[in-house]
Amino acid sequence: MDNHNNTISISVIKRLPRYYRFLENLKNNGIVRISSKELAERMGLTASQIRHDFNCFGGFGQQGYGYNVPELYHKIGEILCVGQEAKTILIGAGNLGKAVASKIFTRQSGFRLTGIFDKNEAIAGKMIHGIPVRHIDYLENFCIDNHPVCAVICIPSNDMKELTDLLCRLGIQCFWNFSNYDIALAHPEVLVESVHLTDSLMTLSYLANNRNEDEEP
Amino acid sequence: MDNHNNTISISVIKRLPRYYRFLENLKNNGIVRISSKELAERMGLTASQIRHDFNCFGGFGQQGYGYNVPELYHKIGEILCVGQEAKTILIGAGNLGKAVASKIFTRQSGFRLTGIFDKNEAIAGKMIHGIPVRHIDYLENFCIDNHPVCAVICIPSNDMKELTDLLCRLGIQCFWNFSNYDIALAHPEVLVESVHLTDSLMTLSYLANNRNEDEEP
DNA sequence: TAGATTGTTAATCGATTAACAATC
DNA sequence: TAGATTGTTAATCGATTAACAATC
Repeated sequence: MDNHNNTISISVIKRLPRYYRFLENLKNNGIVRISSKELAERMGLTASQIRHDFNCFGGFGQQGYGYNVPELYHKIGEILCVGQEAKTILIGAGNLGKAVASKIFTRQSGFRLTGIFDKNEAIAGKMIHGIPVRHIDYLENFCIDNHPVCAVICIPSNDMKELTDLLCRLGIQCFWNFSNYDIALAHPEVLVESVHLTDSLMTLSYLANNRNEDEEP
Repeated sequence: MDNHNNTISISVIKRLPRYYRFLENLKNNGIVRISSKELAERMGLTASQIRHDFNCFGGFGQQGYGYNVPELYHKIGEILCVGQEAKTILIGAGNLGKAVASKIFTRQSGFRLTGIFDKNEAIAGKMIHGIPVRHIDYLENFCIDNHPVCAVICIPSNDMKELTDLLCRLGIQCFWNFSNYDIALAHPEVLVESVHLTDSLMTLSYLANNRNEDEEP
């Protein structure tokens, strides 16, 4: 019955948030029931993959009927632990930091922003989403007092080695990394999810300049 | 000899920008020569994969020697078309838009930012990296006059359907998409590279909350 | 020349898709 | 019951790794 949970690959996990978004949308449109076939059409996937993916986590559907949208939405939310409020700090309160803060600040993101730090004296004291920006010098004491577990990195790569060494020493266990510094190579013991904006843009550059060749047989 | 260029998969392409960054770093540190073995150690990959990847594009190395760093850096830059200056417009000049603009504005990104648009009247006329923010009402005429080929989307998903229909009609051929609207589903004829920030954060949430199970045999 | 390291093919591994029995 | 659709296994496809001959 419950031989699930033993084959969850990273590729499946990376698809879960997209399922979650699509199901939220269906739910908001009052759709209660959906088959893997119809969901596949809407998402541009195969029905087979959808059933395979969902089945990693348990029997979410019902033969002859399909899937109950609100229930499936809820279940995937649970799998993603969106209800968690992991204590999170943000390093770097520039444009990127502010943009990213609003994503973390959303309810049901799985994280709760508790501190914001920047090395720029001029913005220390300003408020972002009701949280004061502190000077980076206060980072160590803040962590000792508040025990955040996740750090969001929105600064350039230059000073990253010292900063990550410090953060790991202070008990940070996972990183949402927007810098190009390779945290995972230096600290294999922590969890790192990186968003490499320039890499994404360069991939687009390659693809944009090689569209014709790609279409040949 | 040149039976290359026939097996370039998307997974290889997605690794190229990271190679490019690592090689730039090596070059800046005055390193002229590197073997696949040493590069593999530095990047956390296998030597086999590195040779396989580079070989998709041609014989970049030399048996018994390895790879010439500045040369390989240059070659990968060419493959990624970093020297191109594809005319690009930015839609949405909030924090995210401003952060992203600075990435596009970098020399050698493959793109050149020529116009910025926002629906907020208050910020129309302000300058970002020397480019004036225009009200979104001027988008259509701007495109007719200037023929941008790429659009960067930094607005919420709400009004995306009309906007992307318009942009595609005006000749936009590729999108760097930060919204959750699924451009590729609606317009399969254009190229879309999406950065889904909330998806990335949710993936981190899953992984952060399932670290112990993952380590079991 | 001997040693090193690539280029390239073959073997392995993993992910996706197809098929169909189970069952609602 | 008959029809629909899942859960699940097997087949296929693609990507990574291993191996080694080619060659600098």
